[in-house]
Amino acid sequence: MNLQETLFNQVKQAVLASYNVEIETVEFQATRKEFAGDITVVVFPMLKFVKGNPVQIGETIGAYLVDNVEDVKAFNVVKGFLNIEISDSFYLNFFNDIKNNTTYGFVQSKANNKAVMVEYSSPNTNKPLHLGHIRNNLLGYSVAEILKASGQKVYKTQIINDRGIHICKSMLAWKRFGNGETPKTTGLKGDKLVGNYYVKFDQEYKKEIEALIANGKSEEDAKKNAPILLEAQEMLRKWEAGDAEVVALWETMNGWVYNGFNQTYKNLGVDFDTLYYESNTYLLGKEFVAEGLKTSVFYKKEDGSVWCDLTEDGLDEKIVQRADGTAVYMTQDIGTAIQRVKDFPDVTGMVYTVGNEQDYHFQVLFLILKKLGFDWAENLYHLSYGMVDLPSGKMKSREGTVVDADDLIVEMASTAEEISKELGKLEGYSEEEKQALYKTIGLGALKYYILKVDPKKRILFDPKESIDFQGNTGPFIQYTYARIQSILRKANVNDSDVLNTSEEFSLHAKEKELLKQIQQFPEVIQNAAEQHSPAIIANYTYDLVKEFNSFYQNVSILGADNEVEKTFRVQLSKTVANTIKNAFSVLGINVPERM
RNA sequence: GGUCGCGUAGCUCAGCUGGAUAGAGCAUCUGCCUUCUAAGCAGACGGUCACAGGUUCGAAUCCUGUCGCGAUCACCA
Repeated sequence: MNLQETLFNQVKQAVLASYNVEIETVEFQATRKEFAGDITVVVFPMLKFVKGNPVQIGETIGAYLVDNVEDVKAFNVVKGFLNIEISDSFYLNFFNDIKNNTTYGFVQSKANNKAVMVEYSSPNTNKPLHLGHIRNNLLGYSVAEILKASGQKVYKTQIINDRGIHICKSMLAWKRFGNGETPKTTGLKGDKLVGNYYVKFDQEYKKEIEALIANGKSEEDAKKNAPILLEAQEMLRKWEAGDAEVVALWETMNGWVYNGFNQTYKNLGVDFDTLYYESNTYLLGKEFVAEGLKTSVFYKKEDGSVWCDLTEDGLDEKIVQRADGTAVYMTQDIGTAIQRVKDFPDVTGMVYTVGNEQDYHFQVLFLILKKLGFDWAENLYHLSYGMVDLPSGKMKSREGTVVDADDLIVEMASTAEEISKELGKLEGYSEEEKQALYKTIGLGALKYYILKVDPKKRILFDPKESIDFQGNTGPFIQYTYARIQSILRKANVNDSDVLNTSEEFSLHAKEKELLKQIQQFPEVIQNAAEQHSPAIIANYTYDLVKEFNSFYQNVSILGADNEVEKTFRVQLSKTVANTIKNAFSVLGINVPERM
């Protein structure tokens, strides 16, 4: 039984004994720094059940706790707040329990447990990944890792939007202007090469529109009938008809893009357990549209298009299949969801990491899946996040106003390199080790910068103002970890060294604060999992690290007064380092031995 | 216009399932490297928690309305 549970029961007892009233809940909070005590009981809510002066009630309960709970050492009452002081031995016992547990804070997932599938990334295959994708990737990856750490079985996946008019645009531009260029002949990353032709298409398209307007066509007409667009549409029709040449080109160019994406994913440190392609799942969606028609979940309009009426649920009518029988976005997503549960029968829920511009889409999708009668439809969650905007507004690939993912990763590493060189603490490191470290720090800065913000808030990214490496940042936390490693290298203390928790041993205030902070970690993981929020982990880690640095700067670790104290402080530092490492691992951030 | 989200220090953000005097970082200013890594520590400055009502012992937090910003309301994805 943990401290809070013990206290809860005892406070209940105290109220029962003193006032003959049974209370259901007790409100606890951490004691504010300016008061003596470790945990605080708020008396006010009890006033509904216990008549009297809150200070007096606090005094009564406090006295009872001191008499009846071994770990309660003292108390004081300020207004209606009963501040309770907990004995050092309680914290030392806790510390001894967890100090050698390298997976502290994580819950082992049970075999045959229910699984959750987390979808993220899900790019179109006509252009490279940009900063918006980075946020998506980092969030999705981290939430997947957090769910794992909280004890759930997780499959990471994405849905690759590998078909459609946008890919045909790149293909057509390449055919016309590419002169047979390949990633090999140009040395370009495949996704970059294909992305260039997407831009090229748009340039040509605009030229043709201008020419048509100059010839007296209306703008609307010109946009619809530009020859290059018509040709792209023709290409899409050929693709859907299985035209060998078009399909071959489609496969080749998508292949280039996948190679490029994989490189970016590797650099970013994200991975997937299984992949889905829209070209494979939209047909299943159509099957279930037919199914839904039979069961009257959907209905057909005169022109043959299929709809779902959601007006009773406060939404609109939604099309699920076009009049010509082709699939729309919704059809595909229905098919993909169903396919996933077919492939992984232990999946009982899914998380979709998709921007908040699609809030409505997912509201509708989840509702439709419920209406189709899937029990897992109850456990679908749209991990909706805010857009990453530039000072100039939205990022637009076609207009070249994007922060390229690969470029940004490289820039972050080179900033880390500059700073590291200035500080010059890496003597003895090989060039290879140094480069790896710069990458770790640069990525740490980038990932932390993005993940520390509440997912649903939008991020304004100013390329001119570089991401910080000081203060509430990834490198600050990595630095603290490296500092601890340095101490551990110097200390002659083994894990097996038993700490003497005799009565004479009394905790320094900073040590106690650290232990309190560490104690919260498992709860923080669970909370972050429930809320699908890496930001909760990031902020927790920052608080822990701040506390440690204060301890580090104010208390000598290796120069402690005696061996017992030194051993304890080294082990405490090690536990802090391990907690940092675990917390950062679910954020997808590595920690360095030196920096 | 309907629906949804956001609005906290000059800037970037915590706090939001109601609790004590609203917290950090950046920036600005002051101290601290002959002692474990100064990417650090200690401190100063900085607030009408968008605004107005309401609920209550108590509201940044919950409810209503107003304003501002964004998204969405496609046989695009």
